[in-house]
Amino acid sequence: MALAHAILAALVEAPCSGYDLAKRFDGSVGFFWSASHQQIYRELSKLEDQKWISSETIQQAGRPDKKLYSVTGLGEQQLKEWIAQPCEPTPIKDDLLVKIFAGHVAPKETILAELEQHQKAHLEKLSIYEDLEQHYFQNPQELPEPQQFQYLTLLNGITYERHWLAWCDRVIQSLNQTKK
Amino acid sequence: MALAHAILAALVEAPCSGYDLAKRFDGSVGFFWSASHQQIYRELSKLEDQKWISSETIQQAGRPDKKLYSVTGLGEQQLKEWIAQPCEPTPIKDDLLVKIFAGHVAPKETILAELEQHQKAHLEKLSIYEDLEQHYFQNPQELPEPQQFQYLTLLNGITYERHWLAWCDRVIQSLNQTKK
DNA sequence: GGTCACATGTAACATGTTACATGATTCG
DNA sequence: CGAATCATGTAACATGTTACATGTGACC
Repeated sequence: MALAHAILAALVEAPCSGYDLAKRFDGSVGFFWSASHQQIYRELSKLEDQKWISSETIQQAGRPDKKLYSVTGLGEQQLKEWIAQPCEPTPIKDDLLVKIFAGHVAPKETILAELEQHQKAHLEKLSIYEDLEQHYFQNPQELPEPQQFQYLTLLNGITYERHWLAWCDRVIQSLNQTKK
Repeated sequence: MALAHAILAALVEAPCSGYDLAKRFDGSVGFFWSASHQQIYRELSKLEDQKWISSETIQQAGRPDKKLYSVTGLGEQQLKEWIAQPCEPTPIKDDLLVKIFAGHVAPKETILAELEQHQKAHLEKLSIYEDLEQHYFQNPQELPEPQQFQYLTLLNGITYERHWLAWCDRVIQSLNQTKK
């Protein structure tokens, strides 16, 4: 049920269309969830059937119509109840770690190349996150409450990327040592 | 396909039964993957059909028979090829972060209680990981290669848990400030 | 004339979760 | 005598991925 609630959380912050949601899940909402547009459209239909969200068709000049979705009273109630229910930390599932675990069956160069790719990707994410921090969250304590909460999820993204970067460094170092 | 490869990685390290695999996925293999016993049995059948693994039925005194699975030559080949294919960093999907993002719709006490629960859970994991490090990886450089790679996944687990702990601390602090 | 951004969808398949089902032995 | 551990499975359902499908307007 968590995709449903992630969508509710995004729509409570700002009503938007399925297309926009997909972009947000690929951007700032991506700090805590990811989903493809197909998943999003399917879930939006279901949520509308259940009356957790409602839509309004907006006509646009020179562009296809879009459905603007917003959370209903019932939907917000459901979100509140879901938040109050305890949940477990998300279990880890990570391809790169599987590769490292079985690292001895593959050539060292392959592993190193993959690690460097990941390091690069994490570095890029980190710099995007740090830019966001600079631009929008200079004085987080003075922002309205919803933004303060958003900032906390951004902070998680930042320390998450730093954790990966430090680990990649460490592994690359370790592999280069044993190679000699 | 990654569940298949996570199973191969575990079986290459040590052949075992489905039941044992389920326990390992809940323990040390859990540094990088998690799966329920139902998923594991289903995947094992498929892998055996494809001849990536083979099984041998072991009779035991006073206990049900068990099937001991090991990776075939073909299976190891497939694992190698999969490792060589580049992959993307795993996208984040985390219930707790959804809750924080939408934190303003719920009472602060609810959020705080949840954060403290998660902090506790992460602390427990961390201490298990640190114990493992103490017991098995005192001198990682002197261990055989496969164990050195395992140690690197354990290190990831350790920094991952520390990242979460630090973040929980930070969020709790922040919430307590605004409450006053 | 081709590609990109906008905008929404269907269908098939792979993966993951929850509940149900069985049956022996060991420990308290 | 009840619960836990050992051991393997089926079925139904929820979630996520990949491929396919459609159509306009803007930009180069």
